[in-house]
Amino acid sequence: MKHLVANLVNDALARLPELAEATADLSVDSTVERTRDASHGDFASNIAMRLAKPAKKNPREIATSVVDALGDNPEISKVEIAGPGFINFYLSPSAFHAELKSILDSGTDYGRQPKKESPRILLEFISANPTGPLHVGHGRLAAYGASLGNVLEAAGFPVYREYYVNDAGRQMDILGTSVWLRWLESGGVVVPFPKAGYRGGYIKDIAAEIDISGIEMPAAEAVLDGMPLDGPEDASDATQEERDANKALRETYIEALVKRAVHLAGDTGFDRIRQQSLESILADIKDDLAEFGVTLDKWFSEQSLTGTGRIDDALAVLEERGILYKKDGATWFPATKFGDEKDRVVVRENGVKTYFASDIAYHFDKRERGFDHLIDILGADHHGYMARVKAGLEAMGYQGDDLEIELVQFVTLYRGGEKMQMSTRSGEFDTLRQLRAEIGNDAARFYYVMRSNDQHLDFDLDVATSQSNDNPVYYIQYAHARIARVFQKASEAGMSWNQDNGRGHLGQLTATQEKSLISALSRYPEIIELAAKNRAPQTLVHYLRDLVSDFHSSYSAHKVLVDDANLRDARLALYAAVKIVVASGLAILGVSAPDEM
RNA sequence: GCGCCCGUAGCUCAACCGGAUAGAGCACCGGAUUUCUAAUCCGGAUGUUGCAGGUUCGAGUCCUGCCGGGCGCGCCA
Repeated sequence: MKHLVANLVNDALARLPELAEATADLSVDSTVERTRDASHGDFASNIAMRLAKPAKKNPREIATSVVDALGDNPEISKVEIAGPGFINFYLSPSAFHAELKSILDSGTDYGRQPKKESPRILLEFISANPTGPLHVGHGRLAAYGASLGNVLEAAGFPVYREYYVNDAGRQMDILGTSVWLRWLESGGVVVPFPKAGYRGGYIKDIAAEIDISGIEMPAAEAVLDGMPLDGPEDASDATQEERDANKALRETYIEALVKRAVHLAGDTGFDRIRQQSLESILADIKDDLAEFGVTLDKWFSEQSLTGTGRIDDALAVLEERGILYKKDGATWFPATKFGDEKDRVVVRENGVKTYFASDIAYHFDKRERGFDHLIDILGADHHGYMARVKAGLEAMGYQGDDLEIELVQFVTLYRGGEKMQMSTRSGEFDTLRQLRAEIGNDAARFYYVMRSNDQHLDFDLDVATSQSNDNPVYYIQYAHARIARVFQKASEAGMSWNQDNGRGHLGQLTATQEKSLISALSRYPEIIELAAKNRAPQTLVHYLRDLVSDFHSSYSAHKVLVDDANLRDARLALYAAVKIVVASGLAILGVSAPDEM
């Protein structure tokens, strides 16, 4: 409906050549907005104020000429000039009724924009390292990414969802070693477990389930012979130097253990342990996400980049262009030339390529696959990567702006008023799976995206569980269930909805609550557009709450199943439309719309 | 120290490229059910939008400085 008004303003401007120059670089659409206050009409345009300076005219004068040029339109019942120069539009009831019919005609396609061919969007999200189950922080990335993907799709963009599986490199060796050690332990071979290893209980489960046949169980002495000591935990009052030193010791110990594991289990044996561990964890992650209603189009394996030499190819391209340079035995990428703070190593002195090298190759690969716009959803701690990955894209011949990074702030879990610690390696984290079991998928999906992604999220489990009836997600779902019930009741009472009759009597929906509700419904397409533009699914959350609040008010004030069939069918038409929009909005958020509660 | 994000009612948060009187929920108080689900509705209070300047017809929103919180600043991933 907003576009309807914007188009009228546009047409009016076309009839005013004296304003043409001033209007040149102004999007008329952006001047039209819903009013906050009903006394300002349904829509307002601030175009007269915006044009005042470039046209060198008084805003109210401009407003007057625009209004005169509008002419008569059946959709508009009244136009007023108010305040410093706002043009207020009052839409006719028939305009709202047409919108209502459009909802009934389109069903859950209502509000969806026509499909666009471009830009093709590649949405990468979660991409949690496959070294353990997803924790509650990943849950936020998953919920935000999934909802954002749905919102973008609803806004017409082609969206491809991808999870980057970091299944190559050192951490996989540490994972394999951790599992190997737990397997030894189960065979009575006890070795001090490395502090830098993965210590979660799931490691033992994996050790118990994987196929270990043909791999020899060594004696403890064989494992420990010549091993350095593990570094101690940091004391709470440790200085930075002590922390660095401890960490170096822990790293040395785990490195040595990895080498020993490879040696004792054999190259192929260790490889089998590592791959099985990876597969086990990945299967768990996939299952977890599927249950959470999060689907991906592709699980992009880092091994597929290293295995096919695509990282080398990318580096070769940079080499050819003379971009890379050598220093201290390492190969550097001059990120500072592309706006980053410092230059970055791509190949270490020991010949091992860095994570950044695969990042360059991966993002290059995304563009090469034909995606025009890349969106990465990352945890807030990754903000340091923005500049360098954009730099990498530019060096590979694309635009830094092809990549958009949406940062998601941290989640803090509270239980019993206590902040909970979350760390994968220490094994004390709370998993997404546990959270879902406690509060349910719907509440979890909803809570995760209720707040702006750039706000910290405090997740209070006590509130989410013990007071779950006050949960806004139920408030919205309840509206859907109530409507479903009304339709059921109608048919039970022999008052089945006659849709055609309802459509013919929408003029009887004259109550204040009903008019507000119709107006709220008509906002839905604008909300989709806005949420997509701002990458802000929470816009939809707030909208649904408002919409449903109008519904509950109307429902309480006016009985639906009245004897007057015309009024009854009209009200049923209104509620059918509400049901459609609520179901559609909840589907975008990944929340179910139950018919019964 | 440098960089990024955040700061709005007692609490948790909204506020559409800057727009009219900054809005919701929770909590608190009072009321509503012989009537389609009371997981509901109706009524009631709350603001120096962290502070100080600046730009503008107009600033929670943009700019500068400061204060407070989070995160990052590796030849880790």
